Amino acid sequence: MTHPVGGPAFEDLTARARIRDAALRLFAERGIEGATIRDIAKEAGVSSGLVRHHFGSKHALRDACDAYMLERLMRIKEDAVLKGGMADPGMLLNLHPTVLLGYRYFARAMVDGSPGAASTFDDMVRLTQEWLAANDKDHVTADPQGYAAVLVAMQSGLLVMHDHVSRALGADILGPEGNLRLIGAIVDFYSHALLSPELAAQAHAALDQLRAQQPPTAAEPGSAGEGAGDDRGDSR
Amino acid sequence: MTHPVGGPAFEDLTARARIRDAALRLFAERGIEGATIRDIAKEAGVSSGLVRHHFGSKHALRDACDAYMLERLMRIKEDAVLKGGMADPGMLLNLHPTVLLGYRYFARAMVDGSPGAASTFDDMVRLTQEWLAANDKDHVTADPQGYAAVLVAMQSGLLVMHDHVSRALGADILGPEGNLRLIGAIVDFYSHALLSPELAAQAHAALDQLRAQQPPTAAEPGSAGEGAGDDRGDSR
DNA sequence: CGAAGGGCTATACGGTTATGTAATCGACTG
DNA sequence: CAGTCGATTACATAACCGTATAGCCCTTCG
Repeated sequence: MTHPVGGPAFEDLTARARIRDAALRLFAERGIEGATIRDIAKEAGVSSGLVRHHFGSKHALRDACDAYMLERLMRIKEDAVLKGGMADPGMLLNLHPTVLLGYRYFARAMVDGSPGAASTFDDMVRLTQEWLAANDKDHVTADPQGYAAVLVAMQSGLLVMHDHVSRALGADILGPEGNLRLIGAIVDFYSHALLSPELAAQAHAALDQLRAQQPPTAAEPGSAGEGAGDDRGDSR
Repeated sequence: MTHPVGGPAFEDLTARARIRDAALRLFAERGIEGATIRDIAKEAGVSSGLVRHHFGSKHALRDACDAYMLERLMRIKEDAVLKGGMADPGMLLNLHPTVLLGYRYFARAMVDGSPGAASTFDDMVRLTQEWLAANDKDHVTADPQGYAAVLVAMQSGLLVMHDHVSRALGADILGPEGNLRLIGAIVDFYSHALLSPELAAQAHAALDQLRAQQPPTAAEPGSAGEGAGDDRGDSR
């Protein structure tokens, strides 16, 4: 049993809240398949039957976690999202345990089939489109929806990859030192274009050509003589 | 049992290859916890004992999948990575089933504790740093490692979020129509800076100040009077 | 021919899982 | 006081899991 998610002391929480918090932690760490009801119950200091009593089923527990964490994060994030869209690098600079757990939880939930994570993604794409509509004076894109989806996916994806990034930087990006460094790198990344306008124009022209043709053929590169030895004669 | 990953017909593959291919598909779709040996065996048209015979254990099977798919993708991608680093948007434009499955597989593996995926990430960060060293004439960053980690994480993270992006765009981004559209959006994204130099300078100044101070305090925003009602009096 | 080895199946084993259920306890109300 | 309700535990159930194993069949080689 570990420390609570900010707020009241562990002993002061209802069993229901302790279960939910334990679930948030373990779902974030192991995903919904890897986290078991028994482990969640143990971490909450209750029996597994009580998990069932309060939440009914594992998926319902996950849905309750989605809803709870969404509501908490929305309260914190609402202003930032409405004001800056997803482009605001400062929005990551919040190291409160609840927020950090929320990041971890939703990062994992994004790939675990969570309905709450999916709807969060869709909401953020929509909000980013709205932000673009209000702010895109330079006409950076002819496809605001696609652009918004890419922006949201990359920003979310960065969090999903947090373990790897932390390893690469040698510090937890969801901790003080690593987070400052991460934000510095994000600022550099967002403040420079990676492609010149000329290359971009060429790429768009090529894409337009491809659209006018058949879709790219599915020939496997280097497929001549490849694979047969690997897939047929492979012996143990 | 579905079609093979390009190459020979299903019946022409050894059982070992069929098992490996089935594992790649199911691991990509469900993760290592969600995909069972029995389902993999069934999809490969063999008994579960044969999976054990050929691969020993589930984790060894996953390691074999890592190694196989890495080798296959490296062969395809080696030139592209060495030439353009991770900045080349055209590198996604490859719709061969093996490559697409590799994207799906590694996207999932990135969050499933796969050693192969982790080392792939680290390799790509290193390669991107080398590319920066050779190409960064504009001095876009004082922290090449951080920048490279962010760039790789965002690009990889975009793939990890492929289900969500596909839903937002209304087409599979790992299919012909969605992929073209995705690349168009990526081109737009990479060809424009999202932050002005002024804002970036301000952000860096603020980050330097924060580094000189204590790390950000962990006060919860809006914590006054919050949480007690939720966590104590919550009744079912 | 027999022996060896590889491919393969069917089944067993021990453990774990989510879900279901009966019983107990304490607090509250009429 | 008895009854009700909510919180909680302990245990049961059916299904599933990864791993282990014995045995059969076929091919190759000496």
